[in-house]
Amino acid sequence: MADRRPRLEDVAAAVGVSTASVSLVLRGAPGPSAGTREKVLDAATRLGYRPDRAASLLARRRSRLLGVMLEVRSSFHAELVEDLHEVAETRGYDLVLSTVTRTRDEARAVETLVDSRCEALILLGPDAPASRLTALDAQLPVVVVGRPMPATAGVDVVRAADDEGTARAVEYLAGLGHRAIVHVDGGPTDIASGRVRGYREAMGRLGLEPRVVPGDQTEEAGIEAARTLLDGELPTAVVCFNDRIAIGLLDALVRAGVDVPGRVSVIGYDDSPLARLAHVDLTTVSQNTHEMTERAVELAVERLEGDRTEHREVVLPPTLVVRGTTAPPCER
Amino acid sequence: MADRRPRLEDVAAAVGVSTASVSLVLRGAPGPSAGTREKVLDAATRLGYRPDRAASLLARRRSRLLGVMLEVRSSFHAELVEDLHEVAETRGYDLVLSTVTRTRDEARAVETLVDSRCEALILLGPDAPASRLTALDAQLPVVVVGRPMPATAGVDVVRAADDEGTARAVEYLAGLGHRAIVHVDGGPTDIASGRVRGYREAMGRLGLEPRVVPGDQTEEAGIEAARTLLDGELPTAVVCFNDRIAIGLLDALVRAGVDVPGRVSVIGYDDSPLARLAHVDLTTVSQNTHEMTERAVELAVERLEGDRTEHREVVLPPTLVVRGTTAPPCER
DNA sequence: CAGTGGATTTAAAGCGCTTTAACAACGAGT
DNA sequence: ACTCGTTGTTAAAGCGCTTTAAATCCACTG
Repeated sequence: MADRRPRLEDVAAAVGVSTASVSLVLRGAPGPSAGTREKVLDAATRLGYRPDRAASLLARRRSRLLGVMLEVRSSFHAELVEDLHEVAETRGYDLVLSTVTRTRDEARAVETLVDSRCEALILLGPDAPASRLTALDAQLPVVVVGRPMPATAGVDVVRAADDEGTARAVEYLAGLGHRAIVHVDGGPTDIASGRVRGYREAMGRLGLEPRVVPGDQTEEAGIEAARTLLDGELPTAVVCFNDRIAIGLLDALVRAGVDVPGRVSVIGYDDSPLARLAHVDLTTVSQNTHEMTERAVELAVERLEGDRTEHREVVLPPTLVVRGTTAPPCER
Repeated sequence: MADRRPRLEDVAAAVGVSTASVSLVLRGAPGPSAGTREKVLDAATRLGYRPDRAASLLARRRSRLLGVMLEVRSSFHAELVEDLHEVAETRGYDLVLSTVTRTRDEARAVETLVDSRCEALILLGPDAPASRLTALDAQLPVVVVGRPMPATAGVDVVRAADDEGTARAVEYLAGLGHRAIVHVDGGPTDIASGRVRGYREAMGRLGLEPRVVPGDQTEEAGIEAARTLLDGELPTAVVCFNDRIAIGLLDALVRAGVDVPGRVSVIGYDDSPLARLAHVDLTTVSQNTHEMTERAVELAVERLEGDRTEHREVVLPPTLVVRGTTAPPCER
């Protein structure tokens, strides 16, 4: 095992300057002359010097750390984290990841982040009651991503316009000529109710008869919904609460010999990796993760560096991603 | 925003003892009397004291931190991380997560971990050349998870016995009465070649004629394989390199009107969330992630706390998870 | 040649915690 | 009464870096 990592002092000694100069050079701070810079940089690489994060974090005024709470199992969160890294970097911030798992609850995940000197938190789909988040926000800026929050919560929020997503789906289908368009619900959550609302409103605007089939957020709900639909008059199109439902539905329809999109068109929601699978090729609604992360970081940075103090909710319009499960209705 | 986090000093002052005592109490170290303990604990909660990780990390002799490098998009890694948290905790270690993304390569991810004072690294499916890992291991204990490494690499390895996995699958199918069992390959990787080997050996032992269909690791390869198989004499069973291939294959077969498992049995590999979907219900080979994480942490801890210095490779037997895509071959 | 001002460099004071040697207090033992 | 061993407590020295005020240097000025 290595003897000991070289410290700032070792580099300083090697060059014959003070640790202050080395620190300045290494961080690219103004001050040191070109000559010193070169010598220091040279010695640093020669010795294989790497700054100690703990020490620098402790000494630094600002940590420039953003804490991200996520559910490591969620592919949606994974996507967000990828983008967050990119966006944070351009702003000069670093990320600290803390995941919620079976044995590690949100409180724990958040604590770790706060204790790690994060300056602001970005919480991906938190479950905590609004009051807890409000309290947390008194300590440091909190940005909630992907979950609607009551305006009184007083935290920043970035989320997709759920109603618009289903509305776009309905409009697109109507544009293709569909009239019998069913919605499979996602159960009693804020998000699901937003999507149902968007569906109903769009149907209303188009003068179409809405029909909502109950469901939860799983593939089984999709299978169940298929059963229900096959039992009666089959609609020509189905807009699902999410991709998982759509996948279940799709599968059940195919097994029942129903041609998709020939006989029935299906639209999912989330643009999950599942939807992109070659053989699924699901038309779906994308939440535009990249812009979400951009705005989330922006909100955090504004509160950190700017003077904004009132809280803000950013609602992004979702995008319809047309793939292979939609087509004009068949002629009868 | 909060005035300032209370420090150890504040708690000490509130109780009227030294910061040393408070530190001792808070870490449950022996020394302080029951009376002091109580008073300190009381004041700490009253003030809402939370230790500063950076400071404690800096002062502490040992960080008791394990660095985990992962690909945040990988559901397999996600599963491992969940378990790692659990296992590490029982050993008294904490995890630091660092992910590889489009814009953040392995070197970068590892650097962050090392700079964060991690005592050992657990690398999930690293791509780096063995030589780089060997070099890293000279600095701190490195455990590679899920990737075979040349014995000379000198790092600890925990991986599944890939050949055994496919062998178990073949044996199970043969036990059901299948004789025409095909394998869909995963391309030119160490892992895939292990699986092919296991398949061939098992077929040989059973006196069956092996047939390997080329492929890569995607659903499309599965679809392609289905096409190939449908073109000729359909086998009664297919063992796929992974679940994704199996899913693609499954889908193509169903669309072609082939009954699974009535006409053809299909086995995947990985026991990914995909395989567990209700409508897929794929028989597959599980890598036993829980034991993998257990052994990975164990290896790291052994080298950290024990005296082991030679390097070790732990090869775990995979388990066949029988679900709904396998059945005895149909009578002709 | 002292004086001035800008460019560099550095001493030194932390950051908030851990750790260890030393100290205090108090019965017990002789 | 005096030494010892216990038990509890704390002073003080860091951990490795950042930051700022102050020192140093040097080329010019007048």
